[in-house]
Amino acid sequence: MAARYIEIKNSIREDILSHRYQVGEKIPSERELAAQYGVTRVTLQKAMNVLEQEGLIERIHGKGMFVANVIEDNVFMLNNGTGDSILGFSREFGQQAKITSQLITHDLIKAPQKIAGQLEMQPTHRVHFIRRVRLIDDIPVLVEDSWINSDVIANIPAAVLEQGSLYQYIEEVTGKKIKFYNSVIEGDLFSEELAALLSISAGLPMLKVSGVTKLEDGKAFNFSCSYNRADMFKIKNSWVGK
Amino acid sequence: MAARYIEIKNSIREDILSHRYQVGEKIPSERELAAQYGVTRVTLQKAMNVLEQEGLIERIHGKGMFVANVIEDNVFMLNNGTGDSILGFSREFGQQAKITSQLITHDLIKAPQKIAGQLEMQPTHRVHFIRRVRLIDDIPVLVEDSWINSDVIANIPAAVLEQGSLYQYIEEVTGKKIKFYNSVIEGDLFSEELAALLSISAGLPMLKVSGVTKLEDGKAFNFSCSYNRADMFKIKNSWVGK
DNA sequence: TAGTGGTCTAGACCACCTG
DNA sequence: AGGTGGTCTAGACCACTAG
Repeated sequence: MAARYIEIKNSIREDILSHRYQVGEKIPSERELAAQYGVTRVTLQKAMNVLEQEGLIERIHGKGMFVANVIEDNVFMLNNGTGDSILGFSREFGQQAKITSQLITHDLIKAPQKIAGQLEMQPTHRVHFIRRVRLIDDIPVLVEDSWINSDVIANIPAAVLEQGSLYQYIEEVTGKKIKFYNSVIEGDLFSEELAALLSISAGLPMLKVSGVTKLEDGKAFNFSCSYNRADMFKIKNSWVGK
Repeated sequence: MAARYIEIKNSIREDILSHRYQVGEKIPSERELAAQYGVTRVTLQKAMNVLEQEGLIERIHGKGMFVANVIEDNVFMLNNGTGDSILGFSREFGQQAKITSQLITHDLIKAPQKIAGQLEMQPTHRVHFIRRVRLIDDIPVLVEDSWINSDVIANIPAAVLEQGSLYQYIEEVTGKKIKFYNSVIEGDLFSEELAALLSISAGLPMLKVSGVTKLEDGKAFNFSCSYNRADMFKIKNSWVGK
């Protein structure tokens, strides 16, 4: 049972995405919506805070709340900012396109120094090292390397890595939601090695996204680094001043 | 007079940045801090929500709140996520390095179709087109193009573009804070033209950040696009599942 | 002046974690 | 059992915008 304010947020979100409210249109006031949903203003405001952070609405003091210009484009947006938990690649794009994976590498290795630090574990412990090529509608678009603490997940079936969602599998096995994702975005050029995996030329631009993923109990279980074709991906950001 | 929860957020923020709390250390509970600051838990929680979004703390249900691993590095982080309003380049980095600008172009032009759409204005209206090279400690690190609605700011002194902070100037002239910044991050290669402005080679990787800036009354006044040397900048992101 | 979002109080109950 | 964060209520006052 999700929190009431999340339910309300998703309900209004649907109203916006289905164009029940038009872009730029004023949506009902906090007091009206609170009455409609049978909650207090504070609860409704929590819903609207999230919606604002997701970039779907703008709130203007004294005027009201308005449907924001949602950026639409012919490239994919990494982390639409949406969703109630971190989704991962498969679940994020699975709705809008056919997602597949090629498993390139899957080894149990001793954690490299840097990875052990990120995962807050002893370097003597073992981690899964996984390299996958991800395809959208059969076009290879990115290479993703993952290092996963084997204490959290002892075994990862190949089927999950090739067809399923790794994050979904981890949520199922651990019974915990994935909560934190601190990431860093960098620009770089594709090396020969990575370019070959994507059947493109070396020297083309990439967006590199790396970061640690944690469970809701704070346990860091995954460090991942993805190398994305810059001509296929953008990243959206929505900053709101306080 | 800033809101109480912003004051509290900044106070705790200082405690963390000055290492009064160590990384990974548990900070006092919500109830304790609320008592300390003489506010209710709801107010304190608003402060902590912002701090969490800024990536400075992690909150774990049933356990407590902990100082997060703050990424430190030898490159600059675009939008530290911090600050109570959108700062812009000068005010963001002015503290840690010597920031200067070279003014390349400043023209009053008819708004191009695409810009007019972004700024929600008629294409017949005029905009300032400004191209600047930004330098950190005398090293040119990015090119920034700005299109600014001349209805909002009729005149922009050259001194502001060459030495001052454009955003600060706009806040002073309009008497309004800058509130929204919806941006899109892309990867690309430097063209000959842009590379020449930075005295680097064409074909090197860049991080391109573009977006619309708005005043607190919702007025879109600026569309900007910056071309950042990928070897000098990273972008930090902190996503928290709901 | 009336309506709007923004902030804040003083409680309450729940879900989660640890000993 | 006791402490923690997460949610929610039913009010209140303020600051801003508009006609």
